[in-house]
Amino acid sequence: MPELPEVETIRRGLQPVLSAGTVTEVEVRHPRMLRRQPVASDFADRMEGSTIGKLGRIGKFLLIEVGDQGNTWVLHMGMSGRMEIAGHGTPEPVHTRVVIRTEAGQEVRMVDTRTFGFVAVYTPEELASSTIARLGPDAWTELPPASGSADKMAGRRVAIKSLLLDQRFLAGLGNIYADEVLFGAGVQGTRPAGSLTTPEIQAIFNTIPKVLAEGLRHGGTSLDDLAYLLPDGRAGQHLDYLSVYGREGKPCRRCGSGIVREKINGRSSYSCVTCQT
DNA sequence: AACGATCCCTGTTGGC
DNA sequence: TGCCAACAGGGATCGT
Repeated sequence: MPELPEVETIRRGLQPVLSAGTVTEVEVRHPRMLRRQPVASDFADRMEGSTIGKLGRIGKFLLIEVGDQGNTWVLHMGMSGRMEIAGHGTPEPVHTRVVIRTEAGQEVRMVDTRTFGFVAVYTPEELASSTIARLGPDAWTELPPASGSADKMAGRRVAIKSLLLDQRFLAGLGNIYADEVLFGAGVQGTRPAGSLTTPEIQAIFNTIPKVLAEGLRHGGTSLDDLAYLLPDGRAGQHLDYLSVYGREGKPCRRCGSGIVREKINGRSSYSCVTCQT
């Protein structure tokens, strides 16, 4: 499921194809993909004929400048979304939901089996009133110091893992990388956020950039179902390097004891009960 | 305000 | 073998 390293990998892959290009035609094959567009028909109107500017990202949201009205093309991959770059008219994967054609003869396809992803073009006003405006700092480019975050954690009873997944607290971590961060920091995800010591909070914030950098270095994590692929069709290689996620019963890479799986607020969570306290 | 539960979706998996 | 419930989960929304 695309998290920060996967979305950043997608951003980097799309950049050379989209940046400075002009959109000639868009096709939306599944209306659910436009459920966040204030007026669904506005999507094509705002995209077609527009020139693409910079490709940005906050957390798991791709934010792309489009047109000369200050509009933002928003893409979210949900849990099964991916982007594919191809030539016009080449065979499409099943579950192709949105197609963006450019003047240069390339097209970008959003493929999303479960349709948890979405696309939209927001005006500056719509963006300002959207959830994107309420996202926390980006975990990769705007990671705050541990001290300030410790203040926000004081008194909180929520499980630290749930807080790490809260995009208003910190934008970009998902279920895989939250587990990896907690393992790296030696903290159990079930711990109430307010119970963490200063060194534990420091360890978490020291670990976040390391975990994200490794994920990025490997082009992200493609699970066995290959729901996520790079825009050029390759699989991300980070699965082989995960410490805990998806490794139930396998030996901890650090101490050898079995990785345990449990639910935290409905999310599958993996940890080493020896290395994490 | 904080926090947990529920829902959306479909391909895969496991149990009987 | 065949069927079907359970499962996967990011984010919106609702209830407590």
